[in-house]
Amino acid sequence: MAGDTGARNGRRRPTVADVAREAGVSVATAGRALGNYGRVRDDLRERVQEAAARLGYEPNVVARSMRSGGTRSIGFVAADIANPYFAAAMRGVCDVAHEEGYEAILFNVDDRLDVERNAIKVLLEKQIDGIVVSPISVTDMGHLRRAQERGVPVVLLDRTSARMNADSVVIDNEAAAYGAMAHLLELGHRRVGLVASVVPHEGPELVVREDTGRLGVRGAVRPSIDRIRGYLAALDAYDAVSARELVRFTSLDAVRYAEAEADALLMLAEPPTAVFAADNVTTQGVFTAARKRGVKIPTEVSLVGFDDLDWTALVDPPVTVVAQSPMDMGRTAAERLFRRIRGEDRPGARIVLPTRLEVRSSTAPL
Amino acid sequence: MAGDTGARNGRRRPTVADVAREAGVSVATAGRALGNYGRVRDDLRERVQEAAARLGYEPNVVARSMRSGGTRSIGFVAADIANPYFAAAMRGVCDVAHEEGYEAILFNVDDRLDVERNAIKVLLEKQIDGIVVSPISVTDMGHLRRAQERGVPVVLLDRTSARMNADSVVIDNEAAAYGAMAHLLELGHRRVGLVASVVPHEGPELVVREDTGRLGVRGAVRPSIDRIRGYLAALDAYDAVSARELVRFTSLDAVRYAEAEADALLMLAEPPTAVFAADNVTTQGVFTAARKRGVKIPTEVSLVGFDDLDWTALVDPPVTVVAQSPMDMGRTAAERLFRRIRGEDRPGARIVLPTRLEVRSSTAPL
DNA sequence: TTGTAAGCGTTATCAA
DNA sequence: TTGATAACGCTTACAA
Repeated sequence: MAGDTGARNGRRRPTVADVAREAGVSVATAGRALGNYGRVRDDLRERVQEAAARLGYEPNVVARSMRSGGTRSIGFVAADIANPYFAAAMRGVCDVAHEEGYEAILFNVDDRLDVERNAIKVLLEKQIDGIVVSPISVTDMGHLRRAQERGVPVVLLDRTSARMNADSVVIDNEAAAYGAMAHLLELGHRRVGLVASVVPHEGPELVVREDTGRLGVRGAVRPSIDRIRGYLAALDAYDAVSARELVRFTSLDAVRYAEAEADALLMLAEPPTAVFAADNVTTQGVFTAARKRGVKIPTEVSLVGFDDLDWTALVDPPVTVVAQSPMDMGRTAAERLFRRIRGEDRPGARIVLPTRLEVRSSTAPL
Repeated sequence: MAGDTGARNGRRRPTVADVAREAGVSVATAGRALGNYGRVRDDLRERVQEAAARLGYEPNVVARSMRSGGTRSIGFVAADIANPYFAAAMRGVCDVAHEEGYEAILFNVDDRLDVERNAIKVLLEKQIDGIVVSPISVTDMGHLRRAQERGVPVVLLDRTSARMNADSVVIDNEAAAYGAMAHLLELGHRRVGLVASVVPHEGPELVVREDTGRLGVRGAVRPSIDRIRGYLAALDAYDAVSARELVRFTSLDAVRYAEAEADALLMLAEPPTAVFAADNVTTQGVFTAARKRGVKIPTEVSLVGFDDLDWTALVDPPVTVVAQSPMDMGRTAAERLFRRIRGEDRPGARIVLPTRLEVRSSTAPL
């Protein structure tokens, strides 16, 4: 004998018609009184509301959506919400959505483009009112453009794309990386390694510039690539060593790959005196590799990481990092989205949020 | 001159009727062919599908939901998804939902009961098919029971309540705490402090048991209270010091409160030789307080924390912790939910997932 | 201001 | 197997 754990049971939910009958008015009047539209005489409104309370009426939002076209919900699509960056961004998006009386529907796409395409398709079918997405690809965005064409606004988080006329909320990745590098270079380092996570396809392409013999980078406008660009630009500006062996790529999803790359970097015949880790995964990888190898930070190698996660301040030594605020980015993206939902129609803007170099003890003069 | 950034535009989306006309069949047939229900002759089915493709038809899920009553989406309600525990749980819930062809709608309730009530109300209005919730209160659950009465299954995450006939997915908090304490007590510690986060209302009540003079605890069945219970039970079993001054409460939302309590504990005239931090926030608080005060771990004080977050293995010394798997808990909760959604009707069960004591270097013999 | 009736796009019923 | 038609619960012309 099971109790009521939620299996559908008989009692039909009261509808506007039921309330109307109970209050002795027409459905139209009841509807107006309950939905706060049109004009209703005060005493009738009250009678309707009492009847509704008595019956335990609750509006059926689905039916309402069918008429109005809107669902008062937005989608949030990201690589992995268990990642602290996206978790914080999601928090920002949710907060704004709730302030606006909207809900957020969540999609995890695990860096897989086909999953992202499907997520967008499902969101469109669900008649969502707008989408905040941190797209995997910045070149293959047909699915996102289709959403716009259907009248569903899209805001990009942490990525910009020239191929889409949409708002995007980003940080200045190149400048942030340049700033981190400048800090190391000012301290006298001239042999600085880089560890960066890249996605399998659209990975960056390191090139040697013929005229100078120095490194350059080619690739889509993605955070990681812009950070590499900042790294190389700083190297050039300070006339530091620009060598292929000092640049290491890994993938975002596993710290242990990052650790392996970091290890290889630290074990070089002529190892770097400082390392810039271009994201939170590689930061953890470099830190761990150094510890395991007994390479002392900052005496033997200086480290600048990316993202001000809790642990970076807790470890010994506390890590110097480039700090950004994913929660603010999420908030801002959602705010932009709601402007569009309200009908604002102007060219997509690129909104750049500030970063801050949090100097701690993992960096020291050479 | 703005491009198409998502402002609603004219083109009406094709409906089943449009497809039917294009294919030269009735709406009923077109509906059957598109929705995969009823029987349709193969050639007609094909003709309909071609017509649909030609027109770019996509089903209107809202209309479908209105008829069927289901929305193929579930709600996830938690205190704070930016918290790594809930972020991981949410990931588990989302994964299962997507495997089932469902979506997850997210609610942050920030430890506020009124916000939680509203979240449930909104989810019900949205005609959600089920809810996974980590409820703030385990006594005031009328809103959750109402959801069940409406036929919407509810699964509790990380909390159990005797007042509700619902599945719940938890760990054995008392046993986990007891295990952590046993580890310390086996090492010879007899003066062990406790720092635990509690919610303002429904806070635990420490009581002195008249007959033995030792401490007891009264309060709802919540993780924190069960962990306190485990702490006290271990103290009794090993005949260790049971003193009011060694037990510290703080609130979950800020590490700095936890740090202050930990600091007070460490600065006692007769300080504890070991501390058990009953959750991830207090673990961070105790660790930081010890560092700031220059109290050496584990030589001057041993520490066992709760939750195996990344940083606990990264710091020096790595922290011994009780590890649980919030992602598995989220998965399990969602799996249970879908059983209910599919109509399974049996008494609510309490599913207990395992924990593991991860012994690292923050604990040493007295 | 109120009521009647016609949708919204889908699925279910019933006859053919 | 197919087609006409009636729901689902709400909003909104239009008429009273």
